[in-house]
Amino acid sequence: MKTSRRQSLKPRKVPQQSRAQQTVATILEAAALVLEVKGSDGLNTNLVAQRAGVSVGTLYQYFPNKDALIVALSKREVAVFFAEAQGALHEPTGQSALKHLITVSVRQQLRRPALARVLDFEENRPTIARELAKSKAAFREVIEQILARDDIPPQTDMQIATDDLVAIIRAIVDGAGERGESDRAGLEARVGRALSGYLGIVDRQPEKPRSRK
Amino acid sequence: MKTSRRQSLKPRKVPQQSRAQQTVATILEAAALVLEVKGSDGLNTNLVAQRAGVSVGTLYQYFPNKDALIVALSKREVAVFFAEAQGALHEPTGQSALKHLITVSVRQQLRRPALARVLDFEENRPTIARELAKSKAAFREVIEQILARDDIPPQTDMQIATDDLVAIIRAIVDGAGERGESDRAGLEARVGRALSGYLGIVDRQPEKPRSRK
Amino acid sequence: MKTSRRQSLKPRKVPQQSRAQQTVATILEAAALVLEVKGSDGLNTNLVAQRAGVSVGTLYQYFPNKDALIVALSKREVAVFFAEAQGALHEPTGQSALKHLITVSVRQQLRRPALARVLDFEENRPTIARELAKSKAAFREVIEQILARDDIPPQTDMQIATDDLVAIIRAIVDGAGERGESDRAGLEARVGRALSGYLGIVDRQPEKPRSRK
Amino acid sequence: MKTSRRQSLKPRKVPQQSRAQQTVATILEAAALVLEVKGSDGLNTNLVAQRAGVSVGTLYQYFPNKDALIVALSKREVAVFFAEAQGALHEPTGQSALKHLITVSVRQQLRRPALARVLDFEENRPTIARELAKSKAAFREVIEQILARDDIPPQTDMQIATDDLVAIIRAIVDGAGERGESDRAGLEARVGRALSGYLGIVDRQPEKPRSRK
DNA sequence: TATGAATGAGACTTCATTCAT
DNA sequence: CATGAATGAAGTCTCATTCAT
Repeated sequence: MKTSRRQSLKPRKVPQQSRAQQTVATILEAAALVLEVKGSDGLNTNLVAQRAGVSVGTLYQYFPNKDALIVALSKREVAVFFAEAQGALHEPTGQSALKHLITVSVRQQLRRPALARVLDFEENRPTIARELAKSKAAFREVIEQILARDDIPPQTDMQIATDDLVAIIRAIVDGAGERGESDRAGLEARVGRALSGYLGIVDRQPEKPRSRK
Repeated sequence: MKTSRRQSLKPRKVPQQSRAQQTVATILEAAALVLEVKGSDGLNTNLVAQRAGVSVGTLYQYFPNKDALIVALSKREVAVFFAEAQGALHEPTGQSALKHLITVSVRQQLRRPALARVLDFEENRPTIARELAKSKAAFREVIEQILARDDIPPQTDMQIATDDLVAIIRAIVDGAGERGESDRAGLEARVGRALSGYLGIVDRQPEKPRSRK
Repeated sequence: MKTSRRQSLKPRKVPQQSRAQQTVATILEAAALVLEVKGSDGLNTNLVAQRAGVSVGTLYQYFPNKDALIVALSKREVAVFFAEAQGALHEPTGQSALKHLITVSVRQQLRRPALARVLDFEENRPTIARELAKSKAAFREVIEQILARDDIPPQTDMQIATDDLVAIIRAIVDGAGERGESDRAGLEARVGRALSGYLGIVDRQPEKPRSRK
Repeated sequence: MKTSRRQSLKPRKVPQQSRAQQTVATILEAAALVLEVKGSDGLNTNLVAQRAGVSVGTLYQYFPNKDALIVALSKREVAVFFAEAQGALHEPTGQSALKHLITVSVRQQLRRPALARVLDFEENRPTIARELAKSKAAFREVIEQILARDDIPPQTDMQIATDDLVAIIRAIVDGAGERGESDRAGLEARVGRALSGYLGIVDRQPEKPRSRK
């Protein structure tokens, strides 16, 4: 079977002993590694198990199927990301919040660029997307709040603007990852320009205070 | 065998009789259809052959392996795109050329959004990417020429700017395709803003002549 | 996966070349053999393929899954049975028709007793039963016609009587098969007595009306 | 390993503390439940343990392997049955004893029809059959004693007659169970007719000698 | 003894590719 | 050249059973 039967993609059992928790973490990390090294196509449960140093059976004890592995991995990443991104809400202005968001995004995406790229792709597969909807929604919530600030021009369609924002960030940063760039500052600047342009933010450092309407 | 052995991904023989050309086209279109409907995972040589109304054997007569199918498909799309994009070079200014490029990109991507998205992904797989390098280079050439125009601020790294441009366009338009958007004008505008911002192009139509330094 | 996803259990493709038809027959016979020797639990697609001297792939070319194999096998048996059983309809009386039916049943069941027993069981599994419903209905039709004859006492519930008849025949003959009996005549007599009793048929050959104490 | 290595199928230890006995009973009942709901294929030691609210380890503490579970279950059922069936021996005549036996059988089989059917099947698997031989023998003993009574026509082969009797009863009652019948009296009558016919018992209560048309 | 984590053989199924006709 | 039958490696997943705690 190519793809798993429609099943809960949620973890199959909650590990109760600490040994098990460790196992789950190990498996997840092994999956991440495999994805990084071999890409989506190279991901296979036997390999993951082997890399994790456990048997396939063990893997399936915690993940009902292959997709559940990806879902769990994505959630793991999103969780970290989300936590960091929330910091943006404490920024004084929309623009600084945006900057914060960019910084965080870039950092996140460059931490493990290959993994990030692969997950970006996997997350678009319907099966996975469905499962991640909630996590993603929370994340978008943050962005919407940023876009609602006074110093950000109002957007015609909030939903779309949010999507576009995320897409642009990813596009540029994924590309950088692929190229092996590591100049975080330059990267942030580029993303910043694109987003500012998109949102209609002019003059990040207004030389002359009265230029604003 | 799951994945093809490294082999030439070029069409196995250049069909010279028109019947053969027709066959190739049919197969390619069948592949496109399958990709659109079932995504990357659903692509399968037997299925493509069936949908094309030929036998697998025939398919392999023209394509040495599955990847060659994707490569050919990508080239087909890139070729169309490239032809249209070249029109940009005749535009008087860099900005109008950019606009042209955007229009063309959006049109191209929205013609068959699902296919475009899938191909975008496939094209990133190393095996495929290698094969497409040349076609892509030609395309990038066009963009670089646009960016070199006077009315476009000079970019630190041409190569990167080009990549980013393409990435941004794709990101936004793919998203639109996924959402099922069809407002081409609005979409072009959004892309335009992002690119302008990225490139540092200011104020395309300055409402008030004196607000600017 | 233990049991196959709900899928058509019908043959996957109709073999078009005679080579393929031969293959299908070979596979089916191999399956029969395996069932006879190893029972339901021992049936496994790899083994069947191996015994048939083909690859698993070939098996799956014609049978979408394991159950389809059983269904096909059952249909094969039922078809033969049905053809023979229909002869009963030409019998002059209900009782002779019944006798015919018994003869045929016994012969059928004793031809390959082990196979018959295993199939009897498999046919009760819902997945299989559903698929066989039609074939079975035709068969029951025959029995109902027999039971409707004048010389057979009317039954309260035709449907139930039919089921019971079939069940009794099977029960006795399967047991005989298990024991390795081969005395067809004796077996038929036993079945005949049970059925006559069940149906309320008295005195098959009343020699002398007062001969009974 | 799919199937258990040949091992003693007897309960691993005879539980002597009542807590242990309780555990065994719980496990057994869980197994019965699973069999009823999911059939033979659905039986699985992990599931049984879970349903029983104990760990697999515990299950294996009392049952050396999966088959032992089935054997124990069968024995449990047979024991009850046997006890009730023995009542038949106190009946004055063979025919009334037979009637008793039928009543008991029907009741037994209809108590948990699904379970009864599944067990009937399982009991035929060689591994299980071997283990149950003794229990079954005792049961058959009872039947043979009934058949030996004066008012039952002598049977050619006692052994076979016994088997056939049991088989007929089961066949009819299992069918009834499958259909969801609950008319115990009607069912008993049907079984009675079949058995009488089989055994050659005539005219149970000849009401009026000339009642036949 | 109980627990439940871990094991791994083995079953099912798919699909890229080859090859006889 | 076309056909479509055949191949079989490889991947997914299950479950009986063992074993460390």
